[in-house]
Amino acid sequence: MQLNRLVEFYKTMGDPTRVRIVSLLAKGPLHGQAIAGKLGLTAPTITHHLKKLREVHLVYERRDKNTIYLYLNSSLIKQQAEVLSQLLDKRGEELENMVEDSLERQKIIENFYTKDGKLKNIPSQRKKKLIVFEHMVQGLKKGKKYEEKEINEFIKQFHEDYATIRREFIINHYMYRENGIYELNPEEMWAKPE
Amino acid sequence: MQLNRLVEFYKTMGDPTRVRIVSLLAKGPLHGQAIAGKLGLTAPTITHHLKKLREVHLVYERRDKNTIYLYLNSSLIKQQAEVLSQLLDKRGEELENMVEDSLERQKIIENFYTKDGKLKNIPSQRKKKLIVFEHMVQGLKKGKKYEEKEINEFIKQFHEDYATIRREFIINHYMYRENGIYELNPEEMWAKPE
DNA sequence: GAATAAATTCGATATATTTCTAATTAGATA
DNA sequence: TATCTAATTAGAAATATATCGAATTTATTC
Repeated sequence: MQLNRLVEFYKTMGDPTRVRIVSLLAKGPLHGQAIAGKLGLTAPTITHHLKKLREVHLVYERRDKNTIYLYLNSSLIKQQAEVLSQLLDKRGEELENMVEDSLERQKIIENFYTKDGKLKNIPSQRKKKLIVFEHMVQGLKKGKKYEEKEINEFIKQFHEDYATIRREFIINHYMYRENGIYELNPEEMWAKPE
Repeated sequence: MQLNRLVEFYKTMGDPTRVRIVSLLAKGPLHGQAIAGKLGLTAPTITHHLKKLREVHLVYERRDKNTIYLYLNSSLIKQQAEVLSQLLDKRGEELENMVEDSLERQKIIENFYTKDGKLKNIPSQRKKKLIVFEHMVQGLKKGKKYEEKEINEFIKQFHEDYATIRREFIINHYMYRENGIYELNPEEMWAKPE
């Protein structure tokens, strides 16, 4: 478990509109317009909140014709409840470690990326390398299918050696390739630093 | 359980600095300066965060000479974990009710207070009355001892009939009086609407 | 490929939040 | 009472967030 995940989860739940959305979805899937209607808000506002809810995996979606149905990921809530309840065991050592990990991670990212987001060089140390790639891969969209050319372009934003990095994306299971089409893997499959 | 409580708890935990403070306090009590030192932040910043942590009762304090030691209220964390884990039982009915309560509450407060925060009149319905008082009492400080005159002044900001309201404060256990000195009760003691 | 329906992005605005420095307050003690 | 220390408040700057209307994109269907 990473600190950021924890903090982002709480930040996401720390908004009344989003809790209302969760509350609606707890009764069953709905599409954006329906949510907007029930809450008396506009579609863009709902999109904004859904984006955050998706980012922390509190909701997922399934498309049917033109309509995207949102589903609540209730198991994540249960899981977070578990994390919270165990957070302070062993006098908060767990939490302390999470904080330290997070600071280390942040430092690595600051070291290897320039202020305008370029990758200075590819770390040789596995752990650092993975952290750096994880960071880069944030910019890709889940579920979207990419042409190889698109991936190259994407990587070139960060570093000229797109071929090496593209290969690393596959090796470390950030993405998979089929018939020359690339797609992001679910995070559970990614190689983990330590 | 109130929705606001829940949302405020998450909003509070949804900040890395505050999680770091919690993490420090999990290992034992500390005073403000020590926290500031360990986190590399200034005292006012710590005050700011402690204020929020106190608001949701995540920390409490004990004074020793000039130094205020902060303690983590770990049982609140356990309790919130429990709430979270049960939130979606019965298909989210619980959550739905919390949302509805909260909206009702909000409406009552909007109805009985003017935009600049004056109380239009004292509701006769018990439930509404208590909600209105709870709202007013937010402005008082926990642990602070008030002269009767101070309480009167405080209430007069909202409504001219300070005598009635002051009496209600006592009747409904928002405050207690000893030798003409008033002090806020812990929230657990307050009369509850419904 | 044109038309449709839903969702998203863009840009603007209003409000909140985090953090700081400087000034002030609160409480303890000499 | 004067003085010390720790904590808080006030005020400012930088950043983030929630919300909207208008414009655009996406996927479906005819």
